[in-house]
Amino acid sequence: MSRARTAPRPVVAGASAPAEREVVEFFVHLGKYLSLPRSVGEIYGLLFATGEKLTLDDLVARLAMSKGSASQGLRMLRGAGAVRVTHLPGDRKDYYEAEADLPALIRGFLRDQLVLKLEHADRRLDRLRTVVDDPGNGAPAGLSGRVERLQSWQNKARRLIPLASTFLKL
Amino acid sequence: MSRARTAPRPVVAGASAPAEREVVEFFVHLGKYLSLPRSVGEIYGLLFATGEKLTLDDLVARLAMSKGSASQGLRMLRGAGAVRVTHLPGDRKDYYEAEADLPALIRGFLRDQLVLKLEHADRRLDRLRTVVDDPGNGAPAGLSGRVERLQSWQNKARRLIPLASTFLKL
DNA sequence: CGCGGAATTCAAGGCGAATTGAACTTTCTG
DNA sequence: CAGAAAGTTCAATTCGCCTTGAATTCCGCG
Repeated sequence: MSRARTAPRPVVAGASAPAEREVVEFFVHLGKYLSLPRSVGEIYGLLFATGEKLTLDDLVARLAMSKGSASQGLRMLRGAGAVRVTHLPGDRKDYYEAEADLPALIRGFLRDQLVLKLEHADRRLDRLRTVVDDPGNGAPAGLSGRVERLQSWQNKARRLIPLASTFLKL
Repeated sequence: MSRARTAPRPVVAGASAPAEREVVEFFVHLGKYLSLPRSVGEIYGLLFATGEKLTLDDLVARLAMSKGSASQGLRMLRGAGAVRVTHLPGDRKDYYEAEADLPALIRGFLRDQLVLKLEHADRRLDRLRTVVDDPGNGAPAGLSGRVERLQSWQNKARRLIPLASTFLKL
């Protein structure tokens, strides 16, 4: 019982409005497809749902997660440009709000994740060709050709990226 | 030490030619990006590397994995069209070979996985709108509009799929 | 039918990634 | 400069997915 306050202090994650909870879950699922940890989806979801600037402690309270998770999740979101930090005049808390320009967010993600992975795949493919083309490694007949085709498809995929970027920009 | 046999019975995964092992590892990594279990990458990798028709028991022996894993991995690969089953005349074992037409494979993956996920996302978004637009659910002001934008972006993403398909087809 | 080899199923266990929470660092304030 | 408030770090724990292997089902054949 104790004190009467304006907001009914949510004890459990999303004990707030159903709409809020729903949005949070939506982003959790979306994040799962990108293999992001649940906490990250929750944080972004809550920021997106409320549209307000919230502090780390707000997130901890309203999502019922640990400070550690919130801190790490926010770092990831900052890194991805999905979230903006602001400050209030006489207050040293960090205030976070969702970056509302989703296309920019998606482009950032594509750039950072996909291109990075393609570069990595490049190196692996080169290495693979070296090993396969070395006669001492017992590559079955025809394998060399198949690996080459692999490479040509990978190049096609790479050419697709900028195309996708511009398309999503609109 | 028992019996002398033609092939030196690999005790450990990929105890065969280095080239083979390398190809297997390559597909394991590739699979990781698509968050497929390691076993799936291994199976497809070995089939791709050898270019032969192999039975479940071959896979179990040469990759040192359990029958259960092999069975489930093969099911997944069959479902994705990444692998073809054939039969030999007087033999009731299933013989598997890698689907060599990678573009088809990629298209299949896009169709099965991505479209499926988009449909799922569709349903989720519809649900989300319903909840958010219900006045009883305490949606903050402006949320409805943000959710709408979410939907428009999702539509753009969907329009990107066929484009990607044709592009990869060449 | 019933036998036997081939494949699938699924409960239990293993393993790696995510989360927690307490210790720590930093920075402001009186 | 002491104290507190904000945030970060990281070792220990938890949790969920993947694998295992034994039991079960499936199927063709005598």
